[in-house]
Amino acid sequence: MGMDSVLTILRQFVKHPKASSTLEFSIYGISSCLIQMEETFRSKKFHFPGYDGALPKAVRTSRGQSSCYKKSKNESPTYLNSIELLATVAGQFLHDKSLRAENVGIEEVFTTQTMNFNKKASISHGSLSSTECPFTAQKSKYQSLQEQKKQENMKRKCAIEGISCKDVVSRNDFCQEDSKDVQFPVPIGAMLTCNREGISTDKLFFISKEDGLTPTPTSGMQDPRTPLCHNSGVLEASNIGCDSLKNKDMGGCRSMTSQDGTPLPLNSRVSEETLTSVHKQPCTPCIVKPVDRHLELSQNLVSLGTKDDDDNSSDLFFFQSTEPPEPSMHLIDNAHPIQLQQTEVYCQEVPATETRIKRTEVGDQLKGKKRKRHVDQSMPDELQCLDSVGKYAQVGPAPVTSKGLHRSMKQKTKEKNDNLHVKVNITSFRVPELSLNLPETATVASLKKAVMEAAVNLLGGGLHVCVLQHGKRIYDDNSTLVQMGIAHKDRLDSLAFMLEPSGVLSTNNVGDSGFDCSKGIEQYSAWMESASNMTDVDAEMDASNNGTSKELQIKNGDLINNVDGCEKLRLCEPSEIPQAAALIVHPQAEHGLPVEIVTREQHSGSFSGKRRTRRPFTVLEVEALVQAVEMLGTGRWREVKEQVFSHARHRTYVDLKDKWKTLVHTARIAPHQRRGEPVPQELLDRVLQAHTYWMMQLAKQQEDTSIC
DNA sequence: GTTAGGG
DNA sequence: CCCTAAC
Repeated sequence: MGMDSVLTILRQFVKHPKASSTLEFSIYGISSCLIQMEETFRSKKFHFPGYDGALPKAVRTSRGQSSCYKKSKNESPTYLNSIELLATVAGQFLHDKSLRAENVGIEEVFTTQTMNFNKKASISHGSLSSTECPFTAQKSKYQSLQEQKKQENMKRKCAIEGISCKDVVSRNDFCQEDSKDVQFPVPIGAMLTCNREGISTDKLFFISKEDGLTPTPTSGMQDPRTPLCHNSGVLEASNIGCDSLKNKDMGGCRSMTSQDGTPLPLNSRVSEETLTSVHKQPCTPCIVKPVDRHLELSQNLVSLGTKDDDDNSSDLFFFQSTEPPEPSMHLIDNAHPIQLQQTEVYCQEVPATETRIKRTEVGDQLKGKKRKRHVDQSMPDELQCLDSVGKYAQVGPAPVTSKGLHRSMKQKTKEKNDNLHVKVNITSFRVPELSLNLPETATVASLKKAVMEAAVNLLGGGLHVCVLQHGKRIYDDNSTLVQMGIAHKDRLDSLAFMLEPSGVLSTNNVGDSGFDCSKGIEQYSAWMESASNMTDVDAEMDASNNGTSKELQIKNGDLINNVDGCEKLRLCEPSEIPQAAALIVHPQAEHGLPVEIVTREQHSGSFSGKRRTRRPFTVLEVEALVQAVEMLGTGRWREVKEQVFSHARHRTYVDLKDKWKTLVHTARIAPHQRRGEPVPQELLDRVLQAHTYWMMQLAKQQEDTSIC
């Protein structure tokens, strides 16, 4: 029985004191903590059943290039990475669709079918094609007969960040069947409404930018925030065009713009008579700063951070992105296929409650897209940010480096042959939730022992192995790797395995239909939070060691950081399923250490005066920044930081200011001169628009000052 | 502590 | 991203 084999192996792995890998625990004792047990599990002697001595070779491109993690010098390359062995196990399960692998191989190789891949659609410049509309990838499931029910589920899930979301409009309301005009994958706005008494977070809107992509038609300079929606303490969603929304109790929520279309001052008070109803004219997600001065703008925007346990009031409600950029998700529609090699595969989008296979084309190259030079920055687009904080569970031989995009024909030929096999390396896994009770006088050794025992107990309870693609569970065990689009090594970066205790699986399926309106927030929040957590690790470890905490709780909250996996994985959150626990592999840590360790080193490094690790802004972050600046203007970086990036502690307001500077520069130069992660032209247009606007405002202000 | 700007 | 001047 394959599962038994896995269990046996995992138990041995955990029990074995010198397994050469990392068993990582996220400990949220005071808030979060991490125990790294690498040394405990290091050994040459460790063997899995069936291990023949072969070692899956780590990918060069990711080795030793992470500036965050330095491999231990005394770590012999001959050491067996037991996690890779685990990869073998998991791989075997993959190979056996019914999870009935009889044997456990050390280097599982999958024989696949044709391994040609098409060029991946690019989000480089210009308007994104409809193929990249993330909505199209999921809209069908919202067209099901259960849509209403899903909507209800969705609404219930909208208790985000302390928001009581009674009224939610799915993004799919804006994603019509023929919504090929939808161009931009991100610009969904979540609007928080407030009543005149103050903030009233009883409505959460998802605003389509379907029409708002094109620059707002304007003659002359226009307020980038146009149409601004002002009302007394009312946050407004404009550009709705959705009956379901309009039918909702707007609670005094109106879409507003000045009647003559002129920009409205940020805090101008507009009488209701001047307000128009919800309109459909192209506009950016309209967020209104409440006139009530007690209402901070932070209450208007969707927070990009996760609510702190001890702080649930400072989040800025900002646009709501449906998902982190996920190129492959945008490839459902092959209206404009860009093909290098014509091969169609099936890419399964895994909806919450149904299994559908959509025909799509995937590829391994990005048009006009240069990968970053550094490996630690060359993660797949959709995973980059998350990965940077080690929150993604990824499996894959290597991130694509610049080499990967400029392969010679020889290399390509070679890779064609290599593509016959799918190598899965799992280099680390996590025990997300464990609870430990320790006396204050407990030693570190006893702590280790306790953690070990807890882990053993966890593993002893039985495990499920689930395969995640882009963070979504793959339910169809009968799909082939080729069909899933995960056979190619360049696609494996979206693949992840999660080992979870028995019982979780069924729980995960509960009430999980429909679009989770909180998903985007949670995703982004989680990843922001995860980034933030890194700065807490040491302090919390210290706190626990100082005896100030008697209880350490190892949570599995990190699971929600999986891309698109929130719908599923968030259900594993301890608060909801306290008994749930899961092991999740994040083999991106090919160096053998979890990325969290990276953050610790980075953390300490930041205090040693070393240069911080470069952490490129993701498109989602850029969009957040752009929208924040649109609303707040330039020169208010502290506010931007506090309100939008409050939980992204690695983003200082100086960083935000610098990023804006570079964005403006980027927007001004020719596309071919731009480097790094391509920023959608739509965003760059908004950057220039906002920049110009606020510069004019500044000039006006100075002019007025000089006159006076 | 923030902001702006050069590097 | 870093550094620093200016506020």
